[in-house]
Amino acid sequence: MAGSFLNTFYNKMSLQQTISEKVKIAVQTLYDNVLETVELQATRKEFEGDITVVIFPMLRVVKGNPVQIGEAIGNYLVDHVEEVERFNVVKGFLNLVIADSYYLNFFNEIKNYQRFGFVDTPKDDQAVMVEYASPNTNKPLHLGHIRNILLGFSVAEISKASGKKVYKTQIINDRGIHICKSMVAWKKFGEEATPESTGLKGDKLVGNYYVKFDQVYKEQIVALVADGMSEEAAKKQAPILIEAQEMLRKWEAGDQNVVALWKQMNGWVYDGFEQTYTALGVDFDSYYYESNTYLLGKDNIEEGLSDGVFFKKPDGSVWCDLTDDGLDEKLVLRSDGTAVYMTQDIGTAIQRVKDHPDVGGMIYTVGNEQDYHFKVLFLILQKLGYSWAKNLHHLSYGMVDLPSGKMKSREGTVVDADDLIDEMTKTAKEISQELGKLEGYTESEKTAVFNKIGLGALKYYILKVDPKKRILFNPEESVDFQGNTGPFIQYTYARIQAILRKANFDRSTAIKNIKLHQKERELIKHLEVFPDAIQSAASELSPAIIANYTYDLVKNYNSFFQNVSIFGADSEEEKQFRVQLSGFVGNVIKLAFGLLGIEVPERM
RNA sequence: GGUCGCGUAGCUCAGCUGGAUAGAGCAUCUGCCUUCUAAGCAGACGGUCACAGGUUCGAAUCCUGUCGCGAUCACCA
Repeated sequence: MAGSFLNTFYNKMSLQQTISEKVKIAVQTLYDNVLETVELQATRKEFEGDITVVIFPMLRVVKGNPVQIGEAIGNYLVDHVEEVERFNVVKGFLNLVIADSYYLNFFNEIKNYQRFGFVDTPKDDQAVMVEYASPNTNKPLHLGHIRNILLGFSVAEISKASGKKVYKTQIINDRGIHICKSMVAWKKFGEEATPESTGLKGDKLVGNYYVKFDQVYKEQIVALVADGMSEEAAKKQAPILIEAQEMLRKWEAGDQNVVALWKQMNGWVYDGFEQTYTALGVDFDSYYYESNTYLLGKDNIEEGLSDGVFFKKPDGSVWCDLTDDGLDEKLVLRSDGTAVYMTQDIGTAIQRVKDHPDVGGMIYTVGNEQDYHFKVLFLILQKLGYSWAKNLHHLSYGMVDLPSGKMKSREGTVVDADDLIDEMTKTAKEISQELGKLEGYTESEKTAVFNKIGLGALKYYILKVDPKKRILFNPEESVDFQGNTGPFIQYTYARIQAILRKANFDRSTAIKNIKLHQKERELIKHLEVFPDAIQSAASELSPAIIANYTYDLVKNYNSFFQNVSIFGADSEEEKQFRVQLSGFVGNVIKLAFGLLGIEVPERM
């Protein structure tokens, strides 16, 4: 199935290849010169034609007037390539008009593929592991996490569609001073509060005590300074901080009470996170916990040391010399023999491949403030000689900023993930009810639609921008429902479904003998490149490519929809064809949005 | 200061390995709901592609420098 699809796909591609070859032959026979490459591009819409041959680059080899050369090659192509119907030459551009029959045949082939553009049988047996989300367990998820989660999930789906086996994973930062702070505050001020007793989501509950800790900590600092202590000393000696540090020591020593509390509170957080993941429609194949991995890596450092990858300084600390690669020396083990962040990441990467022997590469979804860290990590893993180390990618993304600047949890300026999702759904509901197109739906069906639209707006808004760019998020007005938005695209899908419901006839017959409307040709041309969009999104780790592709497709379709009558077509065949084309566009919208993790409603 | 990223319309963003007159949406204005869902369509207005050089038939795109914004440069994670 997938194999036959690929053949179809590449047969399609061969029209461009055929033209390239024939242009070379034309130059050979007409001018007795050898052309290395032929530059083709899509014809701009203000000119007649479908494929354009750029003549300028040939002038290096062929002397003469570009227009005359274009005319000559054009005539040759009309005579020698069946699909080329006619041509025109504008300056150095040879515009070729491709026959309707080519587009009709192409459409008749692709419409049979439910998963058009997807490579369902992996191209190789190497899997790729995609890490995303990776939260701390001391506070709820916020807008920054949402960008991370949506990007990671989407890139995982895109990789799958491009023909890779994918494992989705995350590393949960469940240990360290931050969670101890929440634990201390809960013990002192929590009065045995639980998610059940308070009705709060577990992550919210724990997050509240993290905030509480910080409040008390600050108060204590102020008090100490008032007593004459320097601020610097006060920050280190505030009693509540000492308590948290003491708790961390106990945790590391395996103190039963502390570990029990830690497990309980982390359990609450995981339940809360899970609810948010479900709401966002994302999932994971495996989970790594830092409490299990934070001691990994030391053995690998030892090995690297004996292999000469690392070196030891007189004080006993271990380093990696990356100066030959234009970077600095990097510490991989402290002088007291304990691990640093890098140690752990080296160990975890190696552990993951042990756990999943088919993994041949990894994608880390982490903010761009860690660009340097990952550059170093990947380089070290390569030096350690792991075959998969050359296939490591940092899916680096820009921060999400608010009009007021950076999100700061301490100042309460974070945009909470759950609140945001609720807000989006609420807005979708308001707009929907105003338009009143969901009559006949039950309340729960309506709620499901509002959810799809609200989330669609949010997800599309975040995914449509290039990952590496910063996003400025204005909670009041950022996420729109008109224009280049998720709901706009969902709306087009819903309208297409209405057409399909109305056209309850057999739509499988091949249409061969109609004249194509210009809008129809444009649509088919656009559909042609969907498989390319998937491949390019996969190789560039950019869901934005899929989002922008889909938007263009929908713009094209809407223009068609508004200007070409579907049921009022001149002939039965045309009507059939237009319904089929609409249906296929709907199918591609659904597939593309699936790659972004966005659902499409049947009605809205 | 070193390194990395970004800078395109009033705002938010596209623009593929260099190609024709730089494209969308929002906002503002003009038309189009008795006909397949108007969350739509058609159109108007809006640009020194940060700036200056360079490469060439041709640069928003590639190179160098300058400026602006952000990140990073811990025996923190």
